[in-house]
Amino acid sequence: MAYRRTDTVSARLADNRRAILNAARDLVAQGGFAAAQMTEVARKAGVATGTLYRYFPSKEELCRQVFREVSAREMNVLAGIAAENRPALDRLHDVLTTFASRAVGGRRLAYALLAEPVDDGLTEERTRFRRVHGDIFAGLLEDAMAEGVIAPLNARVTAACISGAIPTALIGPLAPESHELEEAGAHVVDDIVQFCLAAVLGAGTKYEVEQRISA
Amino acid sequence: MAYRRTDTVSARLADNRRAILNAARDLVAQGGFAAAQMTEVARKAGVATGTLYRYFPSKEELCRQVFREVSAREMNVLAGIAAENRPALDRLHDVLTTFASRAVGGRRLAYALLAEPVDDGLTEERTRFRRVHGDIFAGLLEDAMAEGVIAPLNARVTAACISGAIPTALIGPLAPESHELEEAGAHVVDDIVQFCLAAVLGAGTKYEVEQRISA
DNA sequence: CCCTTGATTGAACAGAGGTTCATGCTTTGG
DNA sequence: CCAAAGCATGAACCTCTGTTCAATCAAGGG
Repeated sequence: MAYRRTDTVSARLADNRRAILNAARDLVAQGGFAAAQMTEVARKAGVATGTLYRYFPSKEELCRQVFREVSAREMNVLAGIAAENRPALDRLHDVLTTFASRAVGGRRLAYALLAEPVDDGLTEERTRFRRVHGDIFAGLLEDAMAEGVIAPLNARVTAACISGAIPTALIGPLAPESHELEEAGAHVVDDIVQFCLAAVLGAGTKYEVEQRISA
Repeated sequence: MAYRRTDTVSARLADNRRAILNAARDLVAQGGFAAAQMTEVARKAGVATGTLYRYFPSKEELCRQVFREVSAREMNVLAGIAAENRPALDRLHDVLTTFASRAVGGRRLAYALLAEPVDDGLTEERTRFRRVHGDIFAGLLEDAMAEGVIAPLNARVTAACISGAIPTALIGPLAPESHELEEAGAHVVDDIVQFCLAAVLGAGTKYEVEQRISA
């Protein structure tokens, strides 16, 4: 035998892997996945482009890994709150507030995770991410119904509405300007959360149209 | 002089232009803007690829034109309802129902207009499109406040929430399966609209958390 | 100190898709 | 029917990025 992977080497390999992932993550946090080009990642990580392929089989896999790491953190935060031992509506309130606040705080990253145009592989990861959100919201709605504090409603549809309302109101063309969020972000977050909670609390009171088309 | 553009020719040119736009539109309606490749558009329109560039300076412009034509129809429908002479909440109800119903009916097209990853030029058009939605919703909310039928609220934020809730609940990973929408689409639409109206009607009643973190 | 094996490098390669342009065909006016 | 100008054609071209790989370097064992 003539070679054995020593701890020194293993450590260096692990370091490289982390350096690559961190470089990619930083680029994504700044300019979205569009900015995470292999050449750039390599440069920022301080390795050659070819080296990237000794750690990840493809750009897609590298990006997926970055997506998973970043999104896992977010999901854990929300799941943690959702699992607390408190009234369902309190947990729902806090989950929504946390979700929205964190999106405001890390707007660029939130954009990358939730809204940026990405290719198929990442779309798949994003689907998982969003489904988890949906599941968390739906679960809390079920809990609230079980507690009898809200009228019966379609938890899945309602959860989807909430999942759409929050990012749309904070990211993208319908969101307030960045500097407005800087100043009054907390207010906006509160408005959005109250919107969602009002919708949930108001369930069961069907609105009926009074006047049909007259003009 | 030796040449003049006759009516016959003008008509043929116009026909070609329409054929190209229609071909592109059909491709988009089927497979989104990703399916609108120049080669495909040309083939479907029955012209050579080079010919496309005699009618449109670039793919981007062609796609923008398609986007404008398709989205204009949608915006006009909603604007028409919003402008009727009826109570604001009735108009809001009908605008939301129409928006959601049309999205369900033309899911693929709605996906292309609202959610599909597209490049910068189209993102710009989409921004316009979504802003119009926001403006319509916000206008109706203002009207409702003026009528005194809803409590004061932030119209822009609320409109953004609505703009996000509806597509998210109907298109994408959190939407019901396509066959479910086929069967129970009207129900889902109704659930979504009631969610939005409940949120609007419930404005002003602030939800307060009872129990802070205890675990 | 040398041989072997693994790791690194970065320039060359490859695929995809939009765009161009030399060529040939049509139409127009005389 | 001919010359001039437009128009259509589609294969070649360009660009942009992800990916590869022959050459080089570093590390381990005897």
